[in-house]
Amino acid sequence: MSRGQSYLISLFRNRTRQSPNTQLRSLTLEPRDSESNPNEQKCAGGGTYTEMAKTVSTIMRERQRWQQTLVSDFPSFNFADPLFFRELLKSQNVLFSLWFFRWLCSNYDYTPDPVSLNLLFAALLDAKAVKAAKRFLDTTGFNPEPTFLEQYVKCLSEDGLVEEAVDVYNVLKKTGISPSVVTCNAVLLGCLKARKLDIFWELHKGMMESEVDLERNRCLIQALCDGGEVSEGYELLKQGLKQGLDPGHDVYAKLISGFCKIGNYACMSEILHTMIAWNHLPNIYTYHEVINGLCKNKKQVEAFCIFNSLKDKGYAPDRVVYTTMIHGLCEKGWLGSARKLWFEMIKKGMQPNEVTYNVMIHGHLKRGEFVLAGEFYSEMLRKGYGETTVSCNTVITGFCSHGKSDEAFEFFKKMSETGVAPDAITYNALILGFCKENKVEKGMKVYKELKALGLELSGVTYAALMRNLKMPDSVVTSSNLQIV
DNA sequence: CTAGGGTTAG
Repeated sequence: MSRGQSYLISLFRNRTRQSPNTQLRSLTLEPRDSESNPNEQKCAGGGTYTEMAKTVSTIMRERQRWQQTLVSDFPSFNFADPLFFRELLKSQNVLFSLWFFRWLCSNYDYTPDPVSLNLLFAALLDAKAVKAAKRFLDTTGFNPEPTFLEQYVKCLSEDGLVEEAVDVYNVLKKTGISPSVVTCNAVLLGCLKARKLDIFWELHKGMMESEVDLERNRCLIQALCDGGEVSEGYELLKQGLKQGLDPGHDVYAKLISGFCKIGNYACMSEILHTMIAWNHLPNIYTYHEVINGLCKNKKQVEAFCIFNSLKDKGYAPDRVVYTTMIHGLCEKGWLGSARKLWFEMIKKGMQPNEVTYNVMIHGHLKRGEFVLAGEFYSEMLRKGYGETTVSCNTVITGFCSHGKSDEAFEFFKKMSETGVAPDAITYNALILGFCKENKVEKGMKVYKELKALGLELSGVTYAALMRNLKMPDSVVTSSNLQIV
């Protein structure tokens, strides 16, 4: 159980015994029916409650020792009058009223009446002062009206205090009150934002009887996406759309992003079209995700089509989108198109950064274009982008994949001079590179360094190293070197 | 506060 437990237990215990408060009902539910409008009622001092409330709030704002002022200026006024407190609540910031309330509690033989308690609590919630509302409940120990508890659940959820929200929600249910759709959806949304999917589905189980409205539909789809059940989410989207429930841009975007991750191009594209049909233009982030997803699934042609169409549609692909597209083209070995984009982005005023440079260097090294790669590398340094583990790994793997493990090793040695830290990728690449050239001893030397640093061999490198060691003319054997 | 996205091994 979480915090606030004692309050909740007492709430649960007392709720059924409490008789409905008719006075409160008249104040909160039918204020206009009231024959005696408190605004016009005369209070003991002669003025109206409204005037008195204005006076008091001014004193509270302007006088440091307002308590003394009130007592001496209005010796006969009953500050504990609930009707006065109600007016005071309207006339100033709720936190001032809370201060006033605390003063009442500490200076008078004052037992707060349920009306004032409920109204103050509700005002705190209206002001989104959830923490203060929570403290208020804990210190007064009173049992708010269900309406306000529901509002409390909503505020707690919106404030990320999901556990508390769920506790109060469950108390409401146990006392026989079925929270409104709005409250239910608010808790569900709170769970989503707090990434508490287990609680989400637990709650949802208890809400199954209620109708799925737009907000519920949105929550469910997002929960399914977050839990990796994108296809199920898509089904819900389609069902909802049939009933005219359009979940809005972000939910489509989330589904697209989910399908990108699992490489389902068909669904991703369907949703892209659907959202446009429903008048939600995907933003550049969504398009970027689509382009990236397509490239990762080797659909560079489709990705490039979308990339090019973006410009016609008035989108401005930024540096990240360019970098992704350039990377996709490089992966296919289409260096010409990649370089065209490189210059295009510069022409548009976007400077390639260390990632863009790295993508380009990698692309060229992959094709064995060492000279061009070197030019990009030195230009990168000239532009002030320092060498990183990633950029060094790119060069090392580039050399190694073209039978230049000795050059890779020379480059590797320079890393310690420049202070760039090697990582598991660095070592694995070098070892694999040496293995491919049957340079077992060099491979073993690097292997020992990897081990000494507490890094691990990857499966592929391990296999390659073992193969090398078992070769008939190998000068070392696995038995005396304890690999694994 | 009004999100988030891109690079390195095999």
